[in-house]
Amino acid sequence: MPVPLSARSATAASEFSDAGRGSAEAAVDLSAFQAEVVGVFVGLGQAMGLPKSYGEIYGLLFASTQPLGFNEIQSRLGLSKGSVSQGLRALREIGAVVVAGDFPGRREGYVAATELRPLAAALLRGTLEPQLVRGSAQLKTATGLLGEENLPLADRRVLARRLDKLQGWHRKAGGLLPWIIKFLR
Amino acid sequence: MPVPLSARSATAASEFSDAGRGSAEAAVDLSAFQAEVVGVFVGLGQAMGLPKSYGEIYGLLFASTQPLGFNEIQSRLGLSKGSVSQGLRALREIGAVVVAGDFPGRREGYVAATELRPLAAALLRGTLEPQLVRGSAQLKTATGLLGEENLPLADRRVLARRLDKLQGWHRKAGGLLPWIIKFLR
DNA sequence: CTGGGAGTTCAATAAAAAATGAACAGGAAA
DNA sequence: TTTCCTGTTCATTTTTTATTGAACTCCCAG
Repeated sequence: MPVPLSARSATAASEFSDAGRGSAEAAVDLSAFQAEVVGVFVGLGQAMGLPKSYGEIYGLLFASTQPLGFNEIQSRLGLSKGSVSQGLRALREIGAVVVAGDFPGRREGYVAATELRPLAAALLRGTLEPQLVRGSAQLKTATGLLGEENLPLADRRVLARRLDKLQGWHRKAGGLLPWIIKFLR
Repeated sequence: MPVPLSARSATAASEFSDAGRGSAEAAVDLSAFQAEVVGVFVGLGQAMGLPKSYGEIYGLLFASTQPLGFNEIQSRLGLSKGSVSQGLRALREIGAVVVAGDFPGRREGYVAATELRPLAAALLRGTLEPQLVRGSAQLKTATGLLGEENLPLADRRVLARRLDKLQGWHRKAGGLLPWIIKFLR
């Protein structure tokens, strides 16, 4: 079967429950609204192969009007420091999250970039594009190898045509990307 | 580092160079040409979240002019019967592989469907579309929940606008799919 | 029928990916 | 400088996903 996906039901949320645990247990300090939005982004993220925690972090920020600090993110989502740190870094790298204002101490506040277009662009660039590039190179190699193969002419012809078609597809898909990105305004 | 996602190195799976990994006695029954084509499809498949074995099977068939039997597929790729069986089934379900002619006994021959368009369509339908549908439903729920949330008016406004934008994005992406599929001729 | 091989199923296992948390930088305030 | 606190790194653990293989089903040949 194709890509599986966990069906998340939005669990309700109690406002302030276990804020002080040594290590959080999947705790949810989220409002029902926030939980639902987080669910949306977890799903979207998984569809693009991103870890669940990334989707959670982005979703929480997306559902917040104020900048959130590292701690707040961690405790509300019940994630480990490591996950939050890595998640924030990755999200900042693709421009999905942005630093917005300093808190006292060495702390910073984070905000979701809600402009979807550059975000989609970055994701596609990071996932599809590399594969297209790699694939094109491999196809060129394969075309070369086909020449060295000792095959009946008819077979060679058939295979050469298949490779051509695939190459065309790659080219087209490559050309399509910028267009798609532009379309998602 | 960057966005994770499956980015297998898939470097030229040269013929005999894989004396490494203890696991699979992987596929050494392939010509250099076949190995390279298999690599292309393993990569493409992984980019869409398909198991490696699916890509291998499809790739092998794509690189063959004759129908291949179950056994041939299994032994050339060095996969288990189970993997081949499941892989073939999934590939047939999305129309990527087709039964082509019977061999003696209970055996059948398999061929790759080389028409890329319906194939891409099936894959997108199976992966992105369900997520878009689910996401839309969740967004509707979220919009409802936002109403019940006790928030300053300004905040509620901001969030409502964000949800709207996201919903628009979903709609647009949904509308885009058929178009993309049509474009990949 | 019935014997045997082709392919399927699915619980068990292995492999891959993500999350965790303890050790570690490094800055700010004192 | 020293202390304290925030966030990072990365080896380890947990979770998820893919693969295997043995038990099974089914069908054709004999």
